[in-house]
Amino acid sequence: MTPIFALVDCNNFYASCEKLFRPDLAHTPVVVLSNNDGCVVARSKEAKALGIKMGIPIFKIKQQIQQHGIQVFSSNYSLYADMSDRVMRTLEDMAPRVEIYSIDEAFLDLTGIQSAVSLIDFGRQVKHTIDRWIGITVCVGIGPTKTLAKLANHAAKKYTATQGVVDLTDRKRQRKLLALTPVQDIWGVGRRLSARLQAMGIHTALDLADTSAKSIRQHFSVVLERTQRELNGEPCIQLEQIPPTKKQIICSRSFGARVTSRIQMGQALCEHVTRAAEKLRKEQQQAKLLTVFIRTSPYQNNTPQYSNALSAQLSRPSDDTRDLIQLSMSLLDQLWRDRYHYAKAGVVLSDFYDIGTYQAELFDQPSIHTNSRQLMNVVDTINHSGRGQVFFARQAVKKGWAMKREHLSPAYTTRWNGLIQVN
DNA sequence: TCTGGGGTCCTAGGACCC
DNA sequence: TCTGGGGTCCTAGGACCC
Repeated sequence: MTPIFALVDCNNFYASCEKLFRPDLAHTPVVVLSNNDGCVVARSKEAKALGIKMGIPIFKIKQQIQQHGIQVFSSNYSLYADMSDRVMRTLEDMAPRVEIYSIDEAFLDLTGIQSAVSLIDFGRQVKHTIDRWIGITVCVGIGPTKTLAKLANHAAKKYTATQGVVDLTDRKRQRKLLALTPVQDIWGVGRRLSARLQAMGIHTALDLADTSAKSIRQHFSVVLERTQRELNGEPCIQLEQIPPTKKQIICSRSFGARVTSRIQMGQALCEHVTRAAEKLRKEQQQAKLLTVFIRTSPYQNNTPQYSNALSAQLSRPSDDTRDLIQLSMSLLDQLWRDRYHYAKAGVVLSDFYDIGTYQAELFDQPSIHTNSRQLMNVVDTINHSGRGQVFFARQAVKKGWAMKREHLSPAYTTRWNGLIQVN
C-alpha cells in the first residue's frame, strides 16, 4: 500500500494562543517575543500584514508598535505547551499513528484510510474539530512523502482558496505546485543550500525534483538527495511515533542585564545546570560529559569580546545535580576572565548512558553520594508539585541577571490564579 | 540601551592502528 | 634514508529544523 502522510500545522501558534484568551484582541496585530523579550518569534496575521518580519529585534520596530497599536507578549511557554498538548491529544484520537514533530506541528500516517473517507474530507474534519474543541486554527497538507506533505501544508497556508486543506497525492498536482515553489521554500533547503542550488540553475522545487539524484549526491550530501527523492514521491523519511532518546541536553540563556561578576556567573550557571539535570532525569539518562560556555554579546562591536567553552568528563555517568554543579563550577574557574560584560552562558550535557548500564573501570571511585537517587527524586517531586521549590545553595535567590519578561500573559490554563474571569 | 533557545544529522580531516 | 594503503574512531564545523 502506498503510504500517505499528513502534516497538521497550527497557524501563528504562539500568537493564536495569546489571542485565544483575549477576545478583545481578535482583530488586533499581535507579536510574541523570544526569551528575554529579544526578537519577534510569532506574529498574528494582522502583524504579518503590517510587514513585521520574523526574527526582528523588538527595539527595531518600536515605532511601528506605537503607530499601529501592536500588542506585544513575552513568550509564555507553559501556556503554549498546554495548548499544544490539547491539539496533539485530539490528533491522536483522530488518526491511528501520530508523530509530534514540534510544539505546533504533527505528522499523521493516513495510509489506508482512503477506503473509508476521502483524504480531503478527513483533512477538513481534523481542521474543524481542532477549531471547535480548542479554538486553534490549523492547516492540513497531505502527500505520499513527508516532504510533499510539508509542501502541501505550505500551499494550504498560502492559498486561501484551499480553505486550509491540500491533498497532494496526485502526481499532476504535485508537479504543478512544485513549479510554483521557489527552491528555498522546500523543507530541508535553507539559505546556504538555496544559494548554491540557484547558482547551478535550480530555482524551483520542480527544477530540484527533475535533477538526477546521483548528481545531487555528488554536489551535496545524502540529506538533499533524500529531499530530491521525496519530492518525486519516493518516501525516504519514516514516521517516528516514539521520540528517540536525546543525545544532548542544552540549557542556556542570555542575561536580562550583563553579568560582570564571577559570583553572579556562577549562580546563573547553577540555574542552567539544575534545569539540565532535571531534564536528564526525566529522560532517565545519565551523562558523562559536561560542557560549559560563556560569552559576551557578538553584537557589541565597541566592547572587548570573549567567548569560550570547556568540556570535562565526570568520573562516571551521573544525573545528580550536585555532581554536575561541582564539575561545572571547576570549568567556570578555568573559563572565567575578569572585566568582560557577559551576555550569555550555558551548559551542555552529552555522552548519555541508560541508568545502571555503565561499566565502571577498575580504578574508578565509587560515587560519594549514596542517597543520590532518593534525594533527586524528592527534589523533583517537590519542584513539580506546584507547592514550593527546593533549590541548591549555589543558586541565587535574588537574580539581577534574570530573563526579561515584561509583557507576560497570565498562565490561563495551568494556574488557578491565571484563570480567566467572566463578569 | 535593547538581537532566543534547543535540537539533529552529515562530512571532512586528523589521529591512530595494522 | 627511503616508503603504502586501508580501516576506525573522534571532533569540529556546517547545514538544517522549529
